[in-house]
Amino acid sequence: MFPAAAIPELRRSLLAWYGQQGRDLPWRQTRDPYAIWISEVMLQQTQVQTVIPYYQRWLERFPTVEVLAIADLNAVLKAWEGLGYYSRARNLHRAAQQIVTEHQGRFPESATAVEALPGIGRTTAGGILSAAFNQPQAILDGNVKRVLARLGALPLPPARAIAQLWQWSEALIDPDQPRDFNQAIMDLGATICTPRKPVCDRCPWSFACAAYNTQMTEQLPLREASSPIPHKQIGVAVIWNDRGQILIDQRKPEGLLGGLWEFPGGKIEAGESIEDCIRREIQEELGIAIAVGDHLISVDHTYTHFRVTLHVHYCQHLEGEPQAIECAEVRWVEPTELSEFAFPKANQQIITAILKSKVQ
DNA sequence: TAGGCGTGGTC
DNA sequence: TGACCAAGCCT
Repeated sequence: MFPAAAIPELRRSLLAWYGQQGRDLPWRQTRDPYAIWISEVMLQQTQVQTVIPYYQRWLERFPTVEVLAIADLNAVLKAWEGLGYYSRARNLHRAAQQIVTEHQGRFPESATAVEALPGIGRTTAGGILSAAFNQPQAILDGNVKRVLARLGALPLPPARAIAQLWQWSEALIDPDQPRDFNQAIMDLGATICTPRKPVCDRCPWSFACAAYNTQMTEQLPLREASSPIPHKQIGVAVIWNDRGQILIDQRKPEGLLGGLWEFPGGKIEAGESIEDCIRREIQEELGIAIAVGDHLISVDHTYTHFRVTLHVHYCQHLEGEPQAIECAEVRWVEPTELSEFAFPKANQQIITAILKSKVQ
């Protein structure tokens, strides 16, 4: 724990450092709560450098909450394609419609109302309200957790001390400059108090930092024990019809990669060959018979909690009308139309392989 | 309350 | 190179 008497000096030194060393980020050039909201959601579990081009394209494509609210969900997902955690895009779309219908198109200014919007929790609400309206709302993102865990030498992993960390964040926020304070503590975590090799000799808080003063910065924050992740083998079909079209399906709206398009397939069962798996999955999911042909490509992809290898084969449609049995929609498309649909990262390599192959 | 939910960067 | 981590939320 840090001494309460140090709080005024912690605020002063952080804000002085921020004035000199703070980052110049696109969403800091606006007070528009809509634009700031978009940035906050894009930044959830996502690094700044990844977000910047998406943020700029998004505001050109959906400049206001009204434009977003009336947009087609497929266009919203296409704009989000590649950012990951696609429920964020679906929730932005829903929340925009909620703001239009329930708040007359004006972004709400109370924490209760903001947190009632889908996809906005306490940290995102605090980030929006402090940045857009300079309200003294605390935040607790990954940066703040790490900074505070070191400042106070937190004796357990941050996930086990969430209430304590919120108390510290609330105690520290500068009531006179909450906007700058929140931005500053996140910049401190992103550029000085980094996960590995923090640059303590340039840190405005080293004078009060319990980790620094006991040489524990490399050990803190404490980590949870991690468990090994499963590795699944997936059979995938690129199915052609006799008109030179390819069959794609849209995943159901919720869950993993919800609403995105993909090439159909499924998990290879124990003792099953890739070809048998593909035939079985396509019959079960789409109700059609196919002939499994040449291997096209194998794609390894790692998600947060598991890893997959996609074994992709070219296939020929034999008989039956494709039905959306275990997906939201199925569609025959020309190869040149594939770019119009939002696909997950692991499928992008398949598209590239199709467009490069001579078979088309 | 713990697990589901993407992708890219880093070492 | 596998493991960790990043401006978290939802159920």
